[in-house]
Amino acid sequence: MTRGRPKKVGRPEGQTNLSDKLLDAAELLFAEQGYSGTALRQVADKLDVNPAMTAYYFKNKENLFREVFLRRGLVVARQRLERLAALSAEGSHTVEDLARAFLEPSAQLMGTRQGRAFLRLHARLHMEPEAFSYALRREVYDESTRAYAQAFHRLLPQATELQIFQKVSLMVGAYLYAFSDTNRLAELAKSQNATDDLLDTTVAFVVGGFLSVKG
Amino acid sequence: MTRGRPKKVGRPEGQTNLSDKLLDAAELLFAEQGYSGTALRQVADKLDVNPAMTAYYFKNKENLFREVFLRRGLVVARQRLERLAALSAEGSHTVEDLARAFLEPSAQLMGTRQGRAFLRLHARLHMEPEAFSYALRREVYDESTRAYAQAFHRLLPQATELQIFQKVSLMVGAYLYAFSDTNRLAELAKSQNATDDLLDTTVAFVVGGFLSVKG
DNA sequence: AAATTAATTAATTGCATGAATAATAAACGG
DNA sequence: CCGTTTATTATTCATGCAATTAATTAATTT
Repeated sequence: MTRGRPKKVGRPEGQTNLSDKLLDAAELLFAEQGYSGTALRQVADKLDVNPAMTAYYFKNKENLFREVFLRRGLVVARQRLERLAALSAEGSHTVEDLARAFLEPSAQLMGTRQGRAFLRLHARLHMEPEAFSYALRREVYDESTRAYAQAFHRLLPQATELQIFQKVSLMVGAYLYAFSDTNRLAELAKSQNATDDLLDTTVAFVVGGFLSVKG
Repeated sequence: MTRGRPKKVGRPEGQTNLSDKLLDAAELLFAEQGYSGTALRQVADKLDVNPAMTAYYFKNKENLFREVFLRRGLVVARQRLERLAALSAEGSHTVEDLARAFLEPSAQLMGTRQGRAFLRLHARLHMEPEAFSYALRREVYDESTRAYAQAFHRLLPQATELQIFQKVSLMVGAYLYAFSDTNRLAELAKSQNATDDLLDTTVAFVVGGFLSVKG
């Protein structure tokens, strides 16, 4: 099974960019199998590299996960804040503008294999109350999510703060599940077209959700 | 640490109902730590019982998980189908009726600790593409979810089948995430009041989502 | 070109885990 | 009351895993 010649020991010639490759491999495996379900050995095997390399670049398993998550999570969080700032600068905006600004940075990730892996990873992380994953989510997303909650509340002043938070939760759950949906739809139809379509449907769903009133 | 007298070997006097207790303990641990993150030893330790008891009652880890999931999952699926049948029998119904019929059986689970654990378990399962969890979800929920998709489509004939499936996905993601939300809101406000309130908000959100149109 | 640093493999350590088996004791059936 | 079944603990075993250290070789610095 993929038995290559015995690897030469010592530093190889040229450069390998192994650090990035390890992040990619770990991203795929964590997304598919979860944190506990993934062995560092599997990550190394995927690149036909010695398991000790994970420790060399990332110290330990927890830190590897952390860096995988931060790599894309910080980008999404920053893009969200930038788009919100842009809307605020423009003057007036709608609930749909807000929803789209929040969702598009994530929706873009559906376009690539690694991006889809990150979406699954993120969706999975949201379900894990383990100490460090909690802290990680908060570190990356808390600021931008709070900013959007405030922005939604400004457009919907009749709602209570609790309701706004509930609706933001519903929005997050909806998009995470739909975007990271590994099954059915997304698997066969992962063209850019299908991505756009799902984004549009999700924006429409979320806008309807925010505008609807109870009772 | 909780060091009791050395346990007596052999069958204990009276009956212990250990099988059910193991399901409860496993439900809590699987919900908190996931499948791979939970050791059978932890389950046994929680009841101060020998680890071999898990094998005695449930053969192996996979089967234990399966039985944990089936125990409540089948109840929810059956309740959904019954409520859908009741609506159909009554004659006409609204999108809100459908949403409520779909969501209430799950919302009830928010009222108890074990129920909340199951909701987390379920949310987590939805993210796991591992072979057996896939099959399990399908086995339990496929029939009822398809029935609701058809029912929604009958009320919204202008939508495509793909859009209906996308919206059902969004609904499922939204409620799973919001109901199993271990953080913030739900933790402090888990009174029956808060449960009803979240259910109402969720129904309203979902109704708005289904009725809204793109573009 | 010598010394130092960087990047890799090899080998080992210690611990946790799932599973299996044997031993023991109560309950149950005739 | 005697044999069988049921429910439990004790013990063991092989595996897998994360982490550490030593050895090795290329690259970089001086």
